[in-house]
Amino acid sequence: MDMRYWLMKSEPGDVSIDDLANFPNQTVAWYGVRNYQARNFMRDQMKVGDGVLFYHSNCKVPGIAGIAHVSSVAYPDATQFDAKNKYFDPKATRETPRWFNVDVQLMKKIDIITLEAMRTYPELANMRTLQKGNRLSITPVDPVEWKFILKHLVGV
DNA sequence: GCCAACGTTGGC
DNA sequence: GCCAACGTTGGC
Repeated sequence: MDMRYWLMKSEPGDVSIDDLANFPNQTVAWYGVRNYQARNFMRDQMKVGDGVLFYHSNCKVPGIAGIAHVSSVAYPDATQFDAKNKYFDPKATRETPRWFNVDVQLMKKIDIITLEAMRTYPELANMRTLQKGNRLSITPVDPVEWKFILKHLVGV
């Protein structure tokens, strides 16, 4: 049972925690990832049931907005084939897709744990999201960090 | 295969 | 909206 944990960034102007809460099955296909490292995390490492910190990025109050989990293994990202979509990739074909996504299902919306607050906890100081210059939209979360966040920072 | 130019991310 | 940091592209 090597369950993993992840932090996944979403711009609330694109998909917010409230959007997710209102989707069928409170589930979203994590489309639009166009970074190989992030893709590889989804394609090669994520398993159904993995824990996800749903993070609001590029917005007024960035931070962890919900607890979610991976609800499907990776499959080809449909947007890469759609010429009208902003994530269209002319180099991708159905035979040899380039981009993959998992499905993510909301478990619980939480009072936002702001980036500012996250920075105050020494227990979280090594989180990749908090490192200077980090831009990766999907990052592994250490199980110790995950437990700390759920135990101490998620209001019950 | 180097690396300058360019595009993107995302906090501030 | 700025801009530092980083990833990708493409000429050579």
